[in-house]
Amino acid sequence: MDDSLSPKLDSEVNPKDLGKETQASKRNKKMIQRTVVTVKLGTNVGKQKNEGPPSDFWSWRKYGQKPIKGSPYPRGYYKCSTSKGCSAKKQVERCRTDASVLIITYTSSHNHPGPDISTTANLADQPPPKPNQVNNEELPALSPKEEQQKQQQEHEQGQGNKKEQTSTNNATTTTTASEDAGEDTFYYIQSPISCSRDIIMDQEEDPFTGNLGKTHTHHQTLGNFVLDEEPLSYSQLMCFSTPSKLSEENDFFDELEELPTSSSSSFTSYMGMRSNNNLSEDMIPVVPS
DNA sequence: CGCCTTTGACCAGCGC
DNA sequence: GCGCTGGTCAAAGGCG
Repeated sequence: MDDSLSPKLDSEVNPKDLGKETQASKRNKKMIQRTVVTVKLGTNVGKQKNEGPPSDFWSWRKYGQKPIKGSPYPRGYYKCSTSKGCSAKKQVERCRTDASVLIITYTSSHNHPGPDISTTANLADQPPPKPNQVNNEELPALSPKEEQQKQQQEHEQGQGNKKEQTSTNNATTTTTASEDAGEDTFYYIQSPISCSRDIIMDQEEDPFTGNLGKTHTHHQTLGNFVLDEEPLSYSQLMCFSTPSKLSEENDFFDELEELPTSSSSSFTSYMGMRSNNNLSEDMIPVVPS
């Protein structure tokens, strides 16, 4: 399966290296465009994952998970399974400093047409074709030890969140990624500065070395892209989740402390929609020097 | 039956 | 040159 994918990527680089896909791919990683997205997750996130909302128009298949040094949370590696030849990948990890923040790094772009926006729009009302896929957590499960840490972490900051958890639905209204993180909804963080600065910088450091020496650059891009434009996404995202159940599952996930895939997925969908419309991911993608 | 998740192992790049 | 870390692959198991 993957074989078909790897070669594709490599083919762009060097057919000869097919045997050394890993190598080529690794090199590519630095060359290919990477889109780093930080998503602020509310507690409600967890429920979403369980609910199995349309994570995004594309289906992702997890092909690996690795603990990241310096981060209590592992990183999950996903490949686009919507199309066999699609080389789109994404990495999902939690902000080491804020468990409620998801850091999604998109690598490569889909080489196939995603679902029509119109379809997507409907998705808001209707569940996606493959809800089951969404079920899977994009977020790597935490080991018992990690969970404990996380629990402690969330416990501290979650105190405020938990209170608001009940108001999960309200998320739709909030568009700003400010300190409102307490909300149940997920927010798009304009810039890593919020909390995942280190992480983001880390990821972008490479690609942005020349272009994005400053976080604010990224901020602008994401800011415009995510925050200023399309509050629509929020409503859509919200639509994905079922409010009624949210409150119930809230507790459930709260205890689990797991990371919701849906949230990230939702975000992804958002991106996809945009690309479908006029704004392509190209806007966000990090283009290495 | 097919697809996806999980987990361990392997490989390559990078830093010291 | 060695060790560490990150990323990917492959096999096994589970679920819808």
